[in-house]
Amino acid sequence: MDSSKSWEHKSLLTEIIEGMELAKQLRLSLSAASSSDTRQFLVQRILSSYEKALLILNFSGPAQSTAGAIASVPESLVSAYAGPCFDDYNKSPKDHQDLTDVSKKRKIMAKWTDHVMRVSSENGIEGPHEDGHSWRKYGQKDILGAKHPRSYYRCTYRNTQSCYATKQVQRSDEDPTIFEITYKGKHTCSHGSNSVLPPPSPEQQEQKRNKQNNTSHQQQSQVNQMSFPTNLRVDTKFLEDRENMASPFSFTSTSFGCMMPDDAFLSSMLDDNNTFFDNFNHSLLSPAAGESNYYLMPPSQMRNIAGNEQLSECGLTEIISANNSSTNSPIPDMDFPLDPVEIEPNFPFDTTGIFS
DNA sequence: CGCATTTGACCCCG
DNA sequence: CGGGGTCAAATGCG
Repeated sequence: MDSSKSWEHKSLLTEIIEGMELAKQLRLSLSAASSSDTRQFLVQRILSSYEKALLILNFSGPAQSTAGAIASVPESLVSAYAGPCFDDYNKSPKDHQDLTDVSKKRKIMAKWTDHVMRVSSENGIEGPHEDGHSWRKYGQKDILGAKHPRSYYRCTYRNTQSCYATKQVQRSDEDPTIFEITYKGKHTCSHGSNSVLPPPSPEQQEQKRNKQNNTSHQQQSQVNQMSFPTNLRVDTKFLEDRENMASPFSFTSTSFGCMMPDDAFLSSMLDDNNTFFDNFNHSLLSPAAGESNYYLMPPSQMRNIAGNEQLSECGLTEIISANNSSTNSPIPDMDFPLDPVEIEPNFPFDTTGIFS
């Protein structure tokens, strides 16, 4: 399918651009007296970016060399993760009796791809994160060592459309304004970006509950989305399964969103294990993400990018609020409280060129 | 009344 | 055995 080829191209472009931007940042960081951690982090991200570009290049070709290249990437920072993907579903339930009381058993959910992003909200106002999908909370857990409980969400249309996307939301320990959102799986439902904005995301509501006074001061700034906030605090982590990376990229755009569950499944797997979509998940950066300050890329625009219908479908646009207020330093100290392990950034940064 | 959230119990895995 | 993820009854809300 040539559309997928087009994706590869765009993704490649994105990765390269990203690498460039990161390199610039590193340069900045070098001239400023920033911590070596920061630099290392940047280096890591640059490496990751190119690594992904390599992956993309090899996507339709032999994947071995790519794997080798990745293996050669020094740090453990690179996520060399091969998730328990397909076989989690295929593996025969070792005890059939489980099938009978499946209800109680924990579903053997494949841990497709994790896509972790940390979303910070200014002063803890509102949840800045709206990904264009509606989520339904199905659980909450106190996590050992974490101050705040973790919330579990799944796609509202899980049953109706076999959309197995889930996400976890957890408030950061040190900085309660930061939310760590872990996505698992991709949406196969068709309720994403076609429509307007969905109802407020659950975590947003949660935040509202927690602090429901300051909803007033959110300046509707007309987002200069493309300006790169140096102190943006968004980390993304991709856990890619290289095997799946090498697998054929075969779903059709037309069947997307209305395919049979199995197909949806497969396609979501494939989808999850490459970064194509994520590359188009453009992070729109809102300096002051107020409650209603969500900026979605119009589907049409998304389609332009991808040259494919599917994009609009999956074009969940991730809106990230810059953490301008909480990290006031002009120098990107980066402030990555995250353990740098396994962080695979995906910063679409300035992709203006692609859009225009 | 239907849908979403809450919350304690349940289950799996390390 | 404990932690993390999920289920599902109870509850809340529009």
